[in-house]
Amino acid sequence: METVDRMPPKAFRERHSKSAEDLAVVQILKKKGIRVTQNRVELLDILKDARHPLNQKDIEEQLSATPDRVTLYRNLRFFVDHKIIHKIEINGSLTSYSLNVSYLDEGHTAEHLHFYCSICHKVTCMPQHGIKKYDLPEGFSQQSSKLIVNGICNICNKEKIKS
Amino acid sequence: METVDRMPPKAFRERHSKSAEDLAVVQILKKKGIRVTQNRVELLDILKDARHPLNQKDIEEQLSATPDRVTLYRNLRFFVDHKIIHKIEINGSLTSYSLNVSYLDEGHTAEHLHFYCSICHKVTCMPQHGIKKYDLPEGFSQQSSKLIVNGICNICNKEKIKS
DNA sequence: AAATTTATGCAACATTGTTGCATTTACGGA
DNA sequence: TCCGTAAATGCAACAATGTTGCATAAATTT
Repeated sequence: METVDRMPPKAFRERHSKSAEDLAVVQILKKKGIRVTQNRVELLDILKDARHPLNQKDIEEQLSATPDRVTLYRNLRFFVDHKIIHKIEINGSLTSYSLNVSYLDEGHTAEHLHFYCSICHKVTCMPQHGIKKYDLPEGFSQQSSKLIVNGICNICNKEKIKS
Repeated sequence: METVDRMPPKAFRERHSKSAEDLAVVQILKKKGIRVTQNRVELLDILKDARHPLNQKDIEEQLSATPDRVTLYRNLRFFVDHKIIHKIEINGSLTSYSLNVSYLDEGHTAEHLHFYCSICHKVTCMPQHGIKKYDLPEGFSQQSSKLIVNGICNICNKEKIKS
């Protein structure tokens, strides 16, 4: 039997009932009637502490023990469905996820501009730019929208000036 | 040897020097110094006559003889690089292509809103809604943008009223 | 018509994501 | 605290979309 680099179930049970660190995340799950599992707590913790939306690879790198890819995808989709995180599809092969700011109450995070840096490939949420209703041609109705601005972020622009 | 449902090379050579139908498309290619091949002419003809951007499947369905998937992808990318068509990535698994309105001169088609119908899955270009420069935080610079509005198109809304 | 350059087809591979099914875990109640 | 049940996980396999290397075929140049 291999040694798994992860807490055993019993220790985990103690942890998520005692540690203050994860309390917020555990509360979100319990409040929504979602089962509290190691994978989910770890995943939400990572997203909670992230300053930028993360993609599947970013998340895997931060996990103490990588669960099956399938499980990760399933939990990401699950959280999106439960409005705890939101999904940002930048292009065909880059999908990021971010904790909803309003996860504590039931409200959805309003749609907003996402900035994608073509140098560091980081995504930045810009909620100050909400997405409006557009005046569409007769007969078209707007349900949801996506606005992605591609460019160079503040940090990468600073780097460029230096060199 | 199998019978291929496509014109043989010689007939093709005659065709693209005599037929008026494809002339415009052949002119675009020649003007840009791009080799005129059956695959390319057929592909551009399909995109030229399309009322909506088409995805790879749409295109394959309309081709008289489906070329290798690789060739299709290569030619699509090639045309995008040469600014003859533009690419619209709606989500992770739906990429469409559309002939640029301004393909006859060198100008690029300005960035514009794309509408995606969640019922019929058709994409509609809405050049009347150009994409502006956004007022981004200090240090961020905008290079390109993408605005996708998801909803129900005029035709599908009409269908809904009927039923 | 031959030489040269480019496009194509084929096989193989990469990435992202999904499905079915057996096993394990979480959690409410005895 | 243990037990039963429903849900989560891991594994294997598959699907969709797109890419790369290389040999062959076709398009242009001379």
